Amino acid sequence: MSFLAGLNDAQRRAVDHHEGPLLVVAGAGSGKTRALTHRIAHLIGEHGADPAQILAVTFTNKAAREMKERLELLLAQRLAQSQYGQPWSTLPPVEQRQLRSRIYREVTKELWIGTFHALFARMLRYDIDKFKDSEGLTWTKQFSIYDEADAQSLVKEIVTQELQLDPKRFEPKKTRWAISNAKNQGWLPDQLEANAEGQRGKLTADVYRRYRKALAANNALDFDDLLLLPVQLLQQNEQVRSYWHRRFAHVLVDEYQDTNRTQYELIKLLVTDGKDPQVYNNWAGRSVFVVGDADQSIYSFRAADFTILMGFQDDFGDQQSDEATRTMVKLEENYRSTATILEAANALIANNSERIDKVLRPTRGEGELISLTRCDDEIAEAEAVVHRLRMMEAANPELTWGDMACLYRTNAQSRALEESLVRWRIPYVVVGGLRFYDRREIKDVLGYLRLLINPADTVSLLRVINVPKRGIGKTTIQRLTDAANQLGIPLWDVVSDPEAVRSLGGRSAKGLLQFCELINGLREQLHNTTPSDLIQQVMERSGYVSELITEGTDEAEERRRNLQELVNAGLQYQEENDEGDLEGFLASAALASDADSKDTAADRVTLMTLHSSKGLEFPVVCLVGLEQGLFPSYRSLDDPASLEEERRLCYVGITRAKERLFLSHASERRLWGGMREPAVPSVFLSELPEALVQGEIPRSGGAAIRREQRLDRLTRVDRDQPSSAPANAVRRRQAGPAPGKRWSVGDRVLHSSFGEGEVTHTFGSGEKVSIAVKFAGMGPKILDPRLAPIEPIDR
DNA sequence: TAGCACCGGGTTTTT
DNA sequence: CCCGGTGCTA
Repeated sequence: MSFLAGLNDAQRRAVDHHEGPLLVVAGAGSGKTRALTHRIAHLIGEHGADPAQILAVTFTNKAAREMKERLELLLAQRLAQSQYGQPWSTLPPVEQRQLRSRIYREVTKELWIGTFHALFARMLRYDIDKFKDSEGLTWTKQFSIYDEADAQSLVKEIVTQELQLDPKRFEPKKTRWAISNAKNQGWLPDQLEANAEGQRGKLTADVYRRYRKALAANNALDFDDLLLLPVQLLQQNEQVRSYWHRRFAHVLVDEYQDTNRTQYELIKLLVTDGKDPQVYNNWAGRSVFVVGDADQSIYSFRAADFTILMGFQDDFGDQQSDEATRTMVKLEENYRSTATILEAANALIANNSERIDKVLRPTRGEGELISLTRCDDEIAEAEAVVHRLRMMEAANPELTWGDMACLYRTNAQSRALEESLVRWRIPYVVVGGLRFYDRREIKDVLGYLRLLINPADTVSLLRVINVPKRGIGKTTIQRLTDAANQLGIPLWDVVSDPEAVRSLGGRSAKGLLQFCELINGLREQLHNTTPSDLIQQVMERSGYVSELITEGTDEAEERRRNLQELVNAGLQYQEENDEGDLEGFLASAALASDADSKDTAADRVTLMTLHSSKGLEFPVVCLVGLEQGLFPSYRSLDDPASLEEERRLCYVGITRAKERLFLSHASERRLWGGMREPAVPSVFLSELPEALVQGEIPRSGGAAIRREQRLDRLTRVDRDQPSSAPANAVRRRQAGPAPGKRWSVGDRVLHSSFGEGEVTHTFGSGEKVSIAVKFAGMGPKILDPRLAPIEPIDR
């Protein structure tokens, strides 16, 4: 059995690629996950690659888990063939299990598969003590990972306590965001200060400096640090870098369009050992393999930058034309959706100027028309959607609730849908919103665990010191904190000193001593028991569970169930990770998303945001709330670049659907509780070809004109009578430069809506050249010079 | 120190 | 509407 069997040409080229760099441009539903898993199997099975030398980056933990599972099955199937000479499916379950566990021990356990954050958190647990900070800050292997809420409370404390600023004027949330942005650019406080404007910018840099110090004092890292520290470490320490470079001979990155600069730096450092990719040539037994689709880049708010994907050929490529290149493969055949759905998606995305031409070619039949419904308000919309789902479920015996999904722009939109689903007793699951690990009781127990491992973690200490109640109040805590600050030691060192407690604790001394005893007692267990057992012990010995039992309310009961679920999560972690320790469990908890913990196999309708739907597919998809200001979001309406991102998001939503797609919008929407707001239909609706849609497409003036201009770019496929194909379509005006114009970096252009800009990159060659242009006040734009309304400016 | 009542503000999207 | 934060009282 070959891992190349059953693949199309392009997929085979991708999977078979052995050494050197390869960019796989993979449209939605083109089998990229398949290409990735088969490639890993092929590397191990055919090229004899050592599993421990493979690093595979996925976008979610769930994707990582699924990839491991698929890989395990793939390799076990092959082993079945070579060991027993018979197909997998004919083996008795006992032997199937044996083979799988052997594959686990020898292969999947050794692989490093996960998100950037999870993988590099893991790397830091090996090497963080070798990190030399420019400001002398230090961390140890026992570091805590702070989530957004922890990070924000730290910032808030700095703003209000240390700097005594008014949190209304100097919002912690915005400040935290600014710091995160700086980190994602790879900036330290000095660089932020240098780039800052005005008093406010200087102050932000000051908060950033103090925030880093506070993190180090807590021996904690935030999400951004999990990427930034490894970059700095690999840059500064040749030995460490060379170790990881040799270790990971094969690097694979999925969803490459959503990597940011820091992540890109990491990839480069690992792959080329810090050398310039353009001159690096030591590819014997090594490869870098990235997969992505610029049209599905939807995380720029998190500093993702799809020009990185577009620049891959420049950095790593062989500098050949698209036709001749051996460092790029395009997967354009779509195996997921009906031709109708794909055509709609192609038509929509053609309205973006920032892209490189790529078409999804259907392999399936035409399918049903897309349905479009206008409703009075969000309640009527929910009812209409649920009605549709019920009709479909009743009429199609092969269709189950689990085949259906409702996608929306914002989490808040789930409520109306949930109410309707409850009314009709339809099982559903909401993905996103409040994470399991963000629940209060879960964070409390995890707080204990973090404190056990990392005594310097004052944020966690403060979280649990009086939970459940031990009579340790605000004044006591303030006194202890002051003492710790004066001595420059962690709060725990004060709390755990009986002398200090007796002199400072006052009436709380008893509670404090009790608390210390509890923590010290638990800490003794730390190294001779499992994570799940420790969770159980914390729950019981802290009195947390008994307090919940005493409370006796429904809510307390719910919390107790959640805690039981946490024990199960611990058990599951131990099962999946042979040598899994508490540090590893806490890291996985900190980095888990809600989607990771949701069981999608159950027969329930799935409700989630468009962002969470990336990478998934459903036979039936309902896309709701297609209204100006909601989708596209109001923050994108006056910014062309963000509007294009919203359009990509819509493209992602549409391409999730395999068979049927329902679109809806409401003419009125209630914001929160109170007043109704009239709503205008989304511009995206007017960009869909009429012939594909059942129901009236609302046309707004400007958008309709743009659509006319774009129609000639649509590729129509497999349709006998493309009624909307414009025989007399307006040809694009020849505003562009002469077709033969050769662009080079530094050229200046005038764009009809973005104004004047400068060419910063060129991509591709020959006829298929694209350029990146930096316009004032926005990120770089990728333009097709043959199509974009630009003119060269002579200098 | 803890519990309760009241107020005000917030909606993109997430590792 | 729902959360968290604040301030008052026992």
